[in-house]
Amino acid sequence: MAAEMDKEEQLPENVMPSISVDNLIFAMQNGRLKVLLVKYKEGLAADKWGLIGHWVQYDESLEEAAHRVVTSTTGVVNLYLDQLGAFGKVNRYPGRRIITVVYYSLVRFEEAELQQGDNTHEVAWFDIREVPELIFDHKEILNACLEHLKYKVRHEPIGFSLLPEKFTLLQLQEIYEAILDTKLDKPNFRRKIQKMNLLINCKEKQQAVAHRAATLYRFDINVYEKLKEFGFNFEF
Amino acid sequence: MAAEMDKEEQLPENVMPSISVDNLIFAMQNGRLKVLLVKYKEGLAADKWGLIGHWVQYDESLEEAAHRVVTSTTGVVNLYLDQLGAFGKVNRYPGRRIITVVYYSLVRFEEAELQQGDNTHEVAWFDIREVPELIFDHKEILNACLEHLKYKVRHEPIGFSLLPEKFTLLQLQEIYEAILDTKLDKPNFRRKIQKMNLLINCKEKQQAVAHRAATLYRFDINVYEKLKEFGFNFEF
DNA sequence: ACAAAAGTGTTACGGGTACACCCATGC
DNA sequence: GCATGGGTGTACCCGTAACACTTTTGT
Repeated sequence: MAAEMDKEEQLPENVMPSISVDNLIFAMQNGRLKVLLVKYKEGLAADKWGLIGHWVQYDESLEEAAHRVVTSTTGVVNLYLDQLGAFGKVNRYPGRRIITVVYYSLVRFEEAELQQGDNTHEVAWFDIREVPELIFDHKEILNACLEHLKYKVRHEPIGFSLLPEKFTLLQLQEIYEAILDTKLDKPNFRRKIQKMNLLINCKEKQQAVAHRAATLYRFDINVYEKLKEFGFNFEF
Repeated sequence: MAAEMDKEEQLPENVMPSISVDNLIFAMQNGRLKVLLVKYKEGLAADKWGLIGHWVQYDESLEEAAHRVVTSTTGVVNLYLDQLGAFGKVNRYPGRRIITVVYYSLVRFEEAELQQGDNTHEVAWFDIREVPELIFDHKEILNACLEHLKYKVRHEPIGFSLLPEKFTLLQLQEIYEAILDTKLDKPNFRRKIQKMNLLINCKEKQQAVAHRAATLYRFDINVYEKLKEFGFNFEF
């Protein structure tokens, strides 16, 4: 929620008055799924953690608004972005009726350079199992999104958006384990992924790891597009 | 889209100014999936077919608004209702910026008694493969919803919301065929459904049909609730 | 040597698929 | 008798699950 105003609300000139966009930005770090939260400076949400919200300008679509927020907060331009849905309980935002449209995005952790917004004084990644108390209905929104991600990750090859260009099969497996909140069998996982013909062997190995070096892979973007179009089955 | 005004817009007193709720109402008739459309009396959508839209009152949630619209149009109170998402391109509604939140619902055809709204002069069911030209971005919305239904029907037992209390297995199969837009193998379908323990044999037969009378079934609502909670797999 | 992760092989089970086939009813 | 849909049986295939096992690298 864009909740950066005090009670005498000062809306910017060119934004819609009763609609906000909230963003859930996810990334993988050390095998853990993280979500980006901000602490607001002032207003009803002052000094509390929440999702990254903003108002919608009259000259941008909802999706463009969401994209703008993600880019301005993380610097990332190449990302997966999708809508979770609209949240519109009567009293979800205290004192005023605001509908929020929620988007979630998946970014590569290494590419993200966190930037303070005008209305926030902290931005940080949180392990999804260790999020603090959140403002308004943001916890509910986060939970809905985590559920949705489970659903989504089985039907579209979106997990890849969280990985660097070259990655190991274990890294990929960890994403599925984190999102599905389960442990997967390594041999079976490898075979399943390989059979999709989605990965290209880089013919390179990891460097300087304290164990046998793993092969690095990257995606075959063509196959990726086809899978998105014709379906994808990733049930475990 | 609630598009029932002329250019000198006359919004009711207690509604949000730039948000509407649009509804996709589905039902099964004679083995065909139908969607409910209305023809508007006046305004930008005058004399054209579109989804059933309305404004959102300040004292009702988005879902309550959607529910109100469905009930006032069809008289149905017992229904499946879910959000499809928000649509918010800049020029989706001509002349003014309006975000619409779209809900879809599944009703029993026999229970629906269509009622004219204040702003419409026709309400009718259309076969989903034979929809006329629609106003604004409503065709896009319909297509998105049909896609979403395919997705949904495999993971939650929602197909049943389209059936009368007592139904035959063929009726159920026709729903899946219509939504998934495919032909299914009868013997396999029967076994798959039966094994879910979702159906209770009514120990009754169809009456007066020109072939061997089929057994009538109804749902086991308890199992239904459990499947909703713990997952449901209906891949074909 | 040991830990840690990469990677391969094998087997059993169950579900999905594709049919063939018989049954009941009305015209 | 024939068309229409109801309903059962079966055999094959393939994906999944479970788990044992070998390989490579760093400390």
